[in-house]
This record gives sequence, structure tokens and C-alpha cells, in this order.
Amino acid sequence: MRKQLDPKYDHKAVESNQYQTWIHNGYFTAGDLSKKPFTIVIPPPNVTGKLHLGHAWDTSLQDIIARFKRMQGFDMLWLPGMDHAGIATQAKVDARLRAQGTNRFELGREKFLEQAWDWKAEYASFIRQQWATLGLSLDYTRERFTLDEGLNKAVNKVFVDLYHEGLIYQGERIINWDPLAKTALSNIEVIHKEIEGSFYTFSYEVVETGEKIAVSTTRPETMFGDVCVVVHPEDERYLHLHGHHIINPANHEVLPIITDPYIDREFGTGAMKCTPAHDPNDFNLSEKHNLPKIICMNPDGTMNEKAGDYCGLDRFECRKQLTQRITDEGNMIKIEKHIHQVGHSERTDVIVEPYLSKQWFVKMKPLAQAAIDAQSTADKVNFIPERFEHIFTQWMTNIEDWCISRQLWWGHRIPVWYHNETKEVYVGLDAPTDIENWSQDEDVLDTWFSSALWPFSTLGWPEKTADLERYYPTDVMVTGYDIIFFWAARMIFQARYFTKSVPFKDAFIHGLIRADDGRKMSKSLSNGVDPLDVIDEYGADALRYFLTTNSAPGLDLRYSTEKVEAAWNFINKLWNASRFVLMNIPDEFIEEDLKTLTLSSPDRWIMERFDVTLDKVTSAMEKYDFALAGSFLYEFVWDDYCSWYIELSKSNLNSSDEATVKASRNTLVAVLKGILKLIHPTMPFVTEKIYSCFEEQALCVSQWPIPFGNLDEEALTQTGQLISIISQIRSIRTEYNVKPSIPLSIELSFTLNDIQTDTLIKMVKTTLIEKLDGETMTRPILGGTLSISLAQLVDVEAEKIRLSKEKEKLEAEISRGESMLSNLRFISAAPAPKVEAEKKKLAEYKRQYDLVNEQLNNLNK
RNA sequence: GGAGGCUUAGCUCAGCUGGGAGAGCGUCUGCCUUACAAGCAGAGGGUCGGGGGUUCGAGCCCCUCAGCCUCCACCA
Repeated sequence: MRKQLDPKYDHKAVESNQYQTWIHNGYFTAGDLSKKPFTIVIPPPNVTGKLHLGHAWDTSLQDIIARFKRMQGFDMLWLPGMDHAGIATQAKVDARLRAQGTNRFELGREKFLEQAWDWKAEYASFIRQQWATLGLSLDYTRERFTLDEGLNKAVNKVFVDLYHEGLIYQGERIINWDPLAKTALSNIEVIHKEIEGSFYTFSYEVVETGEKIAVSTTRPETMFGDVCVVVHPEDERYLHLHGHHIINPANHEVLPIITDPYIDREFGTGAMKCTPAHDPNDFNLSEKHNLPKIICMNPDGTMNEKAGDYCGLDRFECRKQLTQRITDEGNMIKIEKHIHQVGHSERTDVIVEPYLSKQWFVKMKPLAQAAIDAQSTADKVNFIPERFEHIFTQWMTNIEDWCISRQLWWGHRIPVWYHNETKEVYVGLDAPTDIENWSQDEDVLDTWFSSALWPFSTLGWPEKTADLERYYPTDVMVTGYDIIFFWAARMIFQARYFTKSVPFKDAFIHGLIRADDGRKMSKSLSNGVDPLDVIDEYGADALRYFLTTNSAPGLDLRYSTEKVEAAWNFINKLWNASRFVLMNIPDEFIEEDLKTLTLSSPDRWIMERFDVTLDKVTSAMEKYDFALAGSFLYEFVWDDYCSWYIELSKSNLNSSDEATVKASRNTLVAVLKGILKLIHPTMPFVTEKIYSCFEEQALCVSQWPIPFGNLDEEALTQTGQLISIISQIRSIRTEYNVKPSIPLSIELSFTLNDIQTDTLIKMVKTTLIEKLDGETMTRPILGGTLSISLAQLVDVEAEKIRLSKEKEKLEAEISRGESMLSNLRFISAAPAPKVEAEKKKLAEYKRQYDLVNEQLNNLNK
């Protein structure tokens, strides 16, 4: 008994259990050495929480590519994995511990890490479940985690090698400090937000002359770390003060006045306080002038003993109290509103403190330059859309050294040991043998340090594994433009350096998903949409179709319930069309080769339409333009297959001629199966379900369609004419308000066969007669004319108006065509097929014009 | 201060190398036609942000103006 489909499409019934079947059969396990490999590694989601719509989008795109390539006959490897997400996960575990009334310091490093691993296990299984719900064709036999042992080896190797090459160094520099997480951050982990602050101008007394000068700052609390006041050497206002001293109004210490051309005379008062330990520019000045660097804050953002009475106070509270005191002492000149960009921690959102600290850095210039240079060779990363390459190269060009050490516990421990007595530094893959005399660096590496190695470390690098050999470099990386800097760029330069190749040939960049109000989805706005909720209501197939067919490449996507519904409706359409096919084939139906059958003209017509669609869809998918592919499929399924072919096939299916019935059944099935294949990458569940009614073999491992190649011009014309007649009659019925239930008789300038005549009756309740009596009107249709007796119509005047409009339209078309074709520059410059097409069109318009004109004259008689 | 994106039908958006303006939703009209009323068949609706230029031909290329958005950036 052939499998049947439920009368109603129920996405829950369709989507449950399917995934397990795929996985159990190992359909997604790569390794068929007879095929050409194609590789994608998943951008590893953070184990900080459940996946959001952005992930659903990103992974759906990858799954489309993976399923498409698999069906095209590639040995498809889509490697899954997750990211330990250092600071983000640690913050989550910290929060959980806080809720349990404890903290990581009470637990100690080891116990804390156990907790973190528990957290990871919990969320990893949740994420895997979400992947399953989405239907992602991942090879779980190769799943990796950024903190697993193999990746740790890769990380250590990279660190040690770069260190020995002089590309990793330890240095005391101004870094971005997160006082809440108490760790250093890299530049891109700092979010600059425009906020309204105050611009304080204080009065400083010059020791030698007793006069007062004005100095401004936005951060008065850092005055405890000031070491001098700097003016421009040629600033006439201050020439007489060179070599003099001032009194710091914060702590009344005497500081020198120095000069440096760095100072912008136009800004503020032209006199700048210098705080080397709390400002990168001031730091540079201090290096140049050999000034001391005074740290006045603790790692948690409170003031230290340098702040005197304010010691222990939070930096912002100190700011408040200090400015009050200076005001009380009469040294406040003014406080102005000041709008400026202030750095915030990406993860904790607190204001970042520029802070002098000893950290590990990657020297970026040589690495970046190599990556940039390679982009002008054949062995480059193709960014799709192209414009993202400029964003990449620009960033790489202006890059600063990368601060990679983090004062966290959750992450790859830095492979550096310090000798307990000699303080000697040892950097190596293995711990020193006399380990008892050494202490390992307490810090861990930036999460992105390990993510940067993801495309090759997951395949076994630095070991020369078979997988690495076979699947690397990967073919495409799919990711959002928001992490080009964080991730894509770093993968590229690390791969370049360590594997001497690109990490991926294509970088397919998509946008961000937005809420239906057009704003970013965010917790604070509570406009976020949970993919699982959407799937529950509409199914994963509908969600996937929505996500992948509703935006242009590289642009953002706005969530829209209506469009998810439209996707559901499309699936419903496909479902019902499939039911129609199943209803019209007997249980014992066995497919036959279409070439051996006597195909009707609609059969050939739909095959030709399919071939055209196959071609367009395939090439759109090769270009990752899934929106375009989706619309081709939508039109073909809904318009060509359902609205026309199924309707036209009904007469054939009812035919008394066995061969006609057989051909029609076979065509219905063959084209439907082709459709299922084309749609499968986008909507795997419903297509697999329907396909199972026709085939034993799973759709996901079936072969991508090949063209029917059964083109027959005459058959195409015949069906084209039939469609033209039906459309014309439908228009006439609407124009003259002739109810569909009222039969019409028409006369044609050419003949139709019995089945076509039958179709006319079925579809538009119209019969064909040889010669109409009385007055008629005649309309042009494809390759001929259609006449209808005026007696059957209600309103002759309306026809006159319509004809006049039609005439005007045709006149315009003809004049357009004629002017184009009489233009020598067009004839010579335009491509020949274009010119031919225009000639053909003009001839057809002229034919129609003559007809319309004649009709109009008749009616006006 | 740099860089990029967007502006097309009432709404949300497509429009690939320049060669007759499209879709979904919404609106109007008519249909329970045995795959589908979450459907079917028709219809209406746009001087493609403004201006200029290149071209035989511009939604698409160039210049310019305006509005919205995003990213990058150390001005105290």
C-alpha cells in the first residue's frame, strides 16, 4: 500500500521523528572518498544560552548549502561545534553561583571550572536539540568544542610559535579594562556609546608665578594619576610658563609643565593634564618624555591609596565628591555638558577603564599585512557580497595589536610558566619538567584566539590528519557581518600564517535579523522572537523558508509573522498538490521513463518549464542567492505546476486513452519529484515526507535533478495557446460580468484536439463551435484569434472603451518598437538576440493592432 | 572625523552584468470548480526620495542634494 498524506498539512506531525531517522542512517556523516569533498564548519554558537533567530537564519543558510551540495554529489561535511565564550560564559556561571549564594573565589579555580563544564554540558544539549528541530544536516561524529583537548593543542601551538617568532609579546600597556569582570578586553570588545558627560574646567595655580591656568578633563578622578600638564610648545599663551610647575587641585601635588606638539591648541584651554596610567595618548606622551605612570585605581574600579581620602570609593562616586571639593575650594571654573563616545564592555556593559596593565599581545601588523596581500592573489577569500572585502581590508589596514590575555578562569590557559625564583619565563607546548619550581601564568586567552583557528583546528590541525588533508581549506563560511572583525578576519590571518592558505574559499556574509518594528531584537526591548515558538506554530520548514528567501544578500531581515504564514501557505500548497498526485495514481503505479511515453502537449510544457526553473534555481543557489531561488520555485510550483499543469492534466487523467493517462500520471509524478528535490534544501522535512510516498530512498541523499530535455516547440505552442484562450475568457467574464456558471461559446482561428476542448469546458465552462452566428467580437491570442458572439455579452459600450484603450496601448508599443528598431545605434550596439526579440514583438503587436482596430471599426458601424 | 548601506504599490520587500516596473500581505469584484476557502479566478494600485549628467535606451552607471540606518575611530 502506497503511503498517503493526511488531508491537512500538519507541520508537527511531519517534522517529528524525521531528524532521528536521518541521523540514524548516517546520511550526514561525511567520508565517501569516491566523491569530491565540500566543507562547511559551523560558526560555533556560544554555550551561554539558547539559540535565537539569528542563529536559525545563519544555520538555515548553511543547511541549504550543505543539502544542496550533498544532492549534487559532493562528500558533504558540515562540521558542528560550540564556543566556550570565555567572558560571556563565565559571567553566566558567576551569576548562577551568586544566585546560589556563593562565588567563584569561594569555590576556587578547579571547582569553578567544574561548574562551568556542567553549564556547558547543559547548554550544549539544548543547542543540539535546537539544531535537530531546525533539521540541520550536521555530521555529529565530528563535533568539536573550542575548549576540548585537540583544540587546546592547536591553541598552544599557535601561541608558542607566534611567541618564538616574536609575534606574541608581553607588555605593560594601556588596555581596556572591564572593572566588573575584572579582566582586560580587546579593542573590539569595547562598544562605544555616545553619552552626555561633563567637561570640567579647573583652575591650576602656577607655582613660580602664582597665576592661574585653566585645565579641562572629562574624568576628574584620574587626576590622582596625573604627572604633568602639557601645552603646545608654540602656544603663545603658555610660552612664559615653560619649565614651570603647577599645583594639581586634586591632591595639591606639584607637577611640571611640559611641552609637546601633540597638543591641539584649539581644543579646550590648550593645556592638558597628563595621566599616563589611565589614557592611551597620555601613555604615549609619558613614554616619549620618560614620565612616571601612576595607577590610581584598583582592578574593581574603586580608587586606590593614591586617591587619599577617596581610597576605596567607586571611581564615579569619587568623581562626584572630588569635583564638589574642588568647587568648594574655589578652583572650579566651569562644568559644561559634553557629548562624547564612551567605551562600554561588550559583555558587562560597564564603562571600560583605560588602564595600565601587563598583558599579552599579538603583534598584528605583519600578520595583517600578509592577509591583505593575499587578497590580491588568486588564492583569496571571496567575500559575498563583495563589498564586505573592503570592510575586511580596511580594518586589517588600521589594526592595532591584539590584547589576548584575559583575567578569567574559563578558557585556554596561557602556556607560559614563570620560574619561582629566577623569574625566568618559559613558553612551551609542555609544562617544564621540574614543574614544582614553576608557576603557570594565571590568565587565559581571549575566546576569539581559539575561534580564529576553528576551520583547521576542528579538522585535527596541527596533526596532519586525514580529515585536514581532505576537507581543508573549507569551501564556505557563512556568518553575519557583525562578526567580520571578531572572527572572520582573525580566521583569515591565522590560517594564512599557520596553514599557508585561506581558511575558506568563500565568505558568505548575511545581515542581522530585526524585530518586526525594524529595531534590533533585544532583551531590553523585549521584542525578541524565540525560534522554537515560531517552529511550534508554523514548523521549521516555514521558518527556514521565511528566513532564507526574504532578504537580499548582505542586508538585514525584518521578522514578519505574515511572511512566515505565507511560507506555511506555500508548503500547504505543495502538500495539497502532492495529495492530488497521489489520488490520481493507483497503488500499483510504477514509474516509467518519460521518453518511452506518448506525452501530451501540457506534459511537455511542464517539463520544459521545469527545465527552465531547474536551471535558474541551480545557478541562483550556486551564487548563494537563495531569495532568488526561492521566488523561482514559488512561481513554478504555484503558478506553473499547480495553477496550470494540474488543471490541464485533469482532462488527460480522465481520458479513455490508456497511454494518455499513463503519460500524464508519470509526468505529474516526475515533475513533483523534481520539485521536491529543488525545495528540499530549503524545506527538508515536508519534502522528505512527501517524497517517501514515491520512493524508498531518502530524498536528502538523492541526486539533484537533471533536465528532462524533452523540448518540443509545437507542444509548447499548443499549451501556450490553450493558456492564452483560458486567460482571455476569464478576463472577458470579469470585464462583462458574465458569471462563471454561465456557459460561453467561442470560435477559434485554429483547431483544438478533444482533450483541449474538454479542458476548456472544465476550466472556463466554454465550448468551441465552428462558426458563430450574428455579431461577434474577436480578440488576439497567442498565434491566432478568439471570437465570441456579442449576444453573449451584456455591454457593447464597455467593449468599445476597452478596445480603445487597448488600441492606445498597442500604438504606444508599436511606436516604441519602431523607434528602437529604426535606430541604427540600437541595431548595431544591442546584442543580436535582443534585436530579434524586439522584431518579433513588434510584428505581434502590429498583428494585434490590426485586429483591435478592425473590431473597433465594426462596433462603431 | 572616516567607511558602508538604505530610500521602488497602502505595508514589508525583490528587481542578477542598463534593454518593456515585480512578489507577499492588505484592498475591490466574482466563485464552496471533487488537491487546497490557510483556496480559486479576475481587478485596482508606483512621475522607482529630489535635481542634473552619460546613453539609442537609466529603478540600475556618474555627479549632487535631502532623509533614515549601521560600522569603525584615542581628541584631553
